[in-house]
Amino acid sequence: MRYHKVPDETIRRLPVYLRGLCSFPNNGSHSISSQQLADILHVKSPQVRKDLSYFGDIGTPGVGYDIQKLTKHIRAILQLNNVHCAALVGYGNLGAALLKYTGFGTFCIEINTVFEKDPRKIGRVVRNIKIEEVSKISSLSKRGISIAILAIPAAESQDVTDKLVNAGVGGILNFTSSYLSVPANVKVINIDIGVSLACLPYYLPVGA
Amino acid sequence: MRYHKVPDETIRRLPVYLRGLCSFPNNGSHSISSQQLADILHVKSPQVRKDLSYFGDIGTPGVGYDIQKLTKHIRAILQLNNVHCAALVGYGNLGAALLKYTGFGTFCIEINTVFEKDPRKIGRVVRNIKIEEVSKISSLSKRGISIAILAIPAAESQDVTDKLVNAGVGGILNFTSSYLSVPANVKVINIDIGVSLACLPYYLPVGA
DNA sequence: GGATGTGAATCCATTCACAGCA
DNA sequence: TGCTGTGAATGGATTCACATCC
Repeated sequence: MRYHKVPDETIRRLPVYLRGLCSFPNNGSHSISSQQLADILHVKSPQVRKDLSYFGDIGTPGVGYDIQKLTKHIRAILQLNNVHCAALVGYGNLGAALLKYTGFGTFCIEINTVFEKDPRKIGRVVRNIKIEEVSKISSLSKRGISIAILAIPAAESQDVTDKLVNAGVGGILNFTSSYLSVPANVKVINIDIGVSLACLPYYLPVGA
Repeated sequence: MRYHKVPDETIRRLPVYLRGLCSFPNNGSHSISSQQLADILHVKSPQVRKDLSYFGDIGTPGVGYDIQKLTKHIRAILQLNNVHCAALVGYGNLGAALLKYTGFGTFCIEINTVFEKDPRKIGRVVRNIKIEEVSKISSLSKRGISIAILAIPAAESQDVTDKLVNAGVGGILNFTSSYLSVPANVKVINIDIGVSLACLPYYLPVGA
């Protein structure tokens, strides 16, 4: 394998592969082929092979990928081998739903800290987590938390982002509708629910 | 302008442009340049021009784009000129949050129907909407609803999707973690919160 | 035989550079 | 002069086709 920059799209698919591996029926075989994995996930098999090839020779020609080994390998690439704690900022409708969301556990990510601006919510305990005021964000570095989930109104998003970055946060999942300015070493992933929904009517038959 | 297939990415940016236009400070000028719009949204100006050029000559050389006209034009392209009603399927944590979400109004999309499986929730009225049982999905065509938001467990997603498609739904916003099989004339947009979050640790400094 | 890993080819999207118009 | 609209150039990602290895 030569050096190649790993495409962002490849990284985005790795968690999907991980879920595919988990859901692969244990039929006694220890290995899975790129074709089998591709079929489960509705992608193309060369895609799977190329994605995995960026990280060395993981598979065995003529056989496929050892399921256990591949699972461990992908977790290692994504740094999902040890549990990551994440801070949720904003305990509104969406924030509360995210806190209860069960889809993170598969990936060893756990929300264990919540910040809010509204004084009426501060101090409340939900799921064993005490809601703290936003000014406490600065303590994140001490607590070793480097991932944040932003679920607050757009108006305050850059302000809070600056606080997060100052506290050493390196990854932000942004549910806000605004663009966040961050230094190059901080990664932002945007989920813009409004925009996604607004695209759908375009694809409807005219007049629908 | 010659014929060109409009890239999906262009469509995805149009709602973003729309929001940018709304937030553009009214400084007396009736027009906005591709550069100004690009600056607000942190994209490149040739991108804005190319995106808009797919839909004809909307701007005026030497001047820019008439704000009112451009807004109307984008809304027309996206079919956002008349209000779209959408059905929410799944009134769990996420579903409830989405129902209260205020970010759709900007785009003239309104959730006015809710389906649930859990009998304890059926019949409850939230925000003037009576929660109905999933079997009632078949009535969507009669009600002229062609957009659905899927916020249910993955296991049931394909089943419910089939019901939606049969009821004439043409666009689905899928918060489920599974791939949905749909006919070619139905558009699915996926939001996979777990996967998005699972990507972040990869970008953190090693060991963080 | 059967599957991987990968250069080459293709496809798609972004960016550039500039002709043309107000 | 200033800004749009767009062919051409670039860059990135997917797909193909096949050499290679178990």
